Amino acid sequence: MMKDIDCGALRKEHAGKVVTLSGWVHRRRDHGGLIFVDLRDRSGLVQVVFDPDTSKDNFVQAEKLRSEFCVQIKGEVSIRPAGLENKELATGEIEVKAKELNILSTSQVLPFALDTRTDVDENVRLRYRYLDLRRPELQQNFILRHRITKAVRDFLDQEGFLEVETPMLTKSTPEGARDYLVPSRVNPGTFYALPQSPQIFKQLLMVSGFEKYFQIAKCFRDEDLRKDRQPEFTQIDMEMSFIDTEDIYSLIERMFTHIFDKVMGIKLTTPFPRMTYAEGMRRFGSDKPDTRFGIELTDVSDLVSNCGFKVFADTVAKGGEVKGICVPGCADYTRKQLDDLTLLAQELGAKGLAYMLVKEEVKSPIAKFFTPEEIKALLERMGAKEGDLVLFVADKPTTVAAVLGRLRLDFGAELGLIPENQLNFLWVVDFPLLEWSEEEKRYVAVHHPFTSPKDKDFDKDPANAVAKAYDLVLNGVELGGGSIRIHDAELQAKLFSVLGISPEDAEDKFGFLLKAFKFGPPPHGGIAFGLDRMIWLLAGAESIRDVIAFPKTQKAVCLLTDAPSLVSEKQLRELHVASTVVKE
RNA sequence: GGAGCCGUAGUGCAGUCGGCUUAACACGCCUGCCUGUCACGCAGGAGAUCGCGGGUUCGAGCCCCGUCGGCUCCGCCA
Repeated sequence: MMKDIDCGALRKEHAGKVVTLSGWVHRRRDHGGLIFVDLRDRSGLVQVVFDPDTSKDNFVQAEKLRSEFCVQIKGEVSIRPAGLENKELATGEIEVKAKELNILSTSQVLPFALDTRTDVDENVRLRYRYLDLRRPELQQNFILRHRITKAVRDFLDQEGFLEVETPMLTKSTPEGARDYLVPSRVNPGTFYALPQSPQIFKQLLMVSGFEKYFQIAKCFRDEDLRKDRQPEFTQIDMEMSFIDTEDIYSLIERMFTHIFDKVMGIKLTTPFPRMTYAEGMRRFGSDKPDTRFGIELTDVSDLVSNCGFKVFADTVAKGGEVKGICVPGCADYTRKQLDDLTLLAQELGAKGLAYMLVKEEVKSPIAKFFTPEEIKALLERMGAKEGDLVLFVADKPTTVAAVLGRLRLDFGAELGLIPENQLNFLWVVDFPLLEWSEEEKRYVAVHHPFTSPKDKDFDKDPANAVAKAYDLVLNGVELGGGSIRIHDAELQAKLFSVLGISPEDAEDKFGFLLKAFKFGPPPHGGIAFGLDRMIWLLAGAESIRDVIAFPKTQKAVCLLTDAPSLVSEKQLRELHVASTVVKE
């Protein structure tokens, strides 16, 4: 090794020792007659002093040092003179008096500074990702990621889980996200798909009798990106036989207890609270409610069903609902602010947004449509007091939830109502099995088409069928979800039929799974967690890109390598693929 | 597929009202000075096709149209 100790590990106890360090020149302070260098390696920083009295040759060499030169330094650890300690630095009580300097490699001037003082354009950061990743705060994210992944492996190993790899080149499946496709050279005209998740394989492993499976699995979905979504991402994927929902809840609660204890020394309280999907939508307008603060949705449909305000009354008459949120202390909102809120509501699908500014009197464009008694009843129901702002949306339940759920989150953040250091885990349970797709004019699976209904006779009332599906939510972020699967070929066939998948299609797409289920499949179920999202949340990172070493932009481009890129005609010919894009 | 915001030295930004000159400032960089700094200091210097293309105008970093890229959001993401 070209170093015998890490920079960040040096302490008073090492005083007098001669050590060899290797790292990068983090900063250089040249006083002419004395040069200070902050030497950085993964462990941290230590101050190195070059003094011509110690070695004239070294000193001359040290004058050449620049930012990010990679160097090896041999020197004596010494206690800093009194009054010259640096409390900001873990190694601030000591410094290293350089005896030998070996410049391992030089560096061009960096395209951007590695400090945190300035937010460098992400474009530039991603193009020079290897430099970006030198920044200690980014490295911390990856150290956290490593430790969490290790804690997961240790825990699941101890619980008797087997880590099994499943194929990356697999079969395209209908339902779900768009697939990334890989053309087959050997089989002209056919394509593999990269897995959206190892779903079917892990179920097959249950048929194989593995009983407890897990995998830290790469997954791929060709959908548009968000700040918490990348085209390729990692899941902690698991599946178990001979279990039901309670077994999953308990296992996962123990797993998170283990992770938080081992990695962060935080003791979690279990069991985690549970909430049905229906309740989440009703109270928070979300299937992943952030329960750390209030501003819950309140239904006032019954109070306005006969009121003079046609928009409200008609909505209720047509089977819609009128709900509101009470925003504390915002009665002084300006016309502009209210207009912006209305605009946001409209972008989310609402026709409008009604408001009441609760001052000595209620100021509202719709006040004139209500009797004083009705207004009093509304405010009372909303729990509004003087100084509050009350917002109403009248629409179909999904729109009301979308708009008020979003406004609630925005206000929570803007008004600082969200306690930063609170960890609110929440099981969201009893998801609907199916939802009607207007686009496809058929039912589609809310979770996936292998999810077990709670009731075998779900087909009698598909719209209201409840699934044995669950999500784990932390502070309003969906960490992961899963379900108990169907292990009965007949029940599976029935679900396919309700989904409008013909027996022929089912045979073509999932025939192998249906066949496998004819050979004594065990009852089974599982869950998968988005590892990147988990680290993102726990690291408090700005974007999910900050916990992925080489992430892609919103257009799914890797700015470092310039992927995706054109390939040669020869490659395309070999793959029996022709591009339909017309060249310039 | 749609909406919004952004794009000016290596980096972060000012310039927003079309005409203040040589496009300002800070950090970084280069040169010189400096033996106790730690975001070292001091003096000087270099560095900008104002993302790209077109248009309006006597005149465009600034206005208009298009385009490319980045970010955020909606749709999408079983």
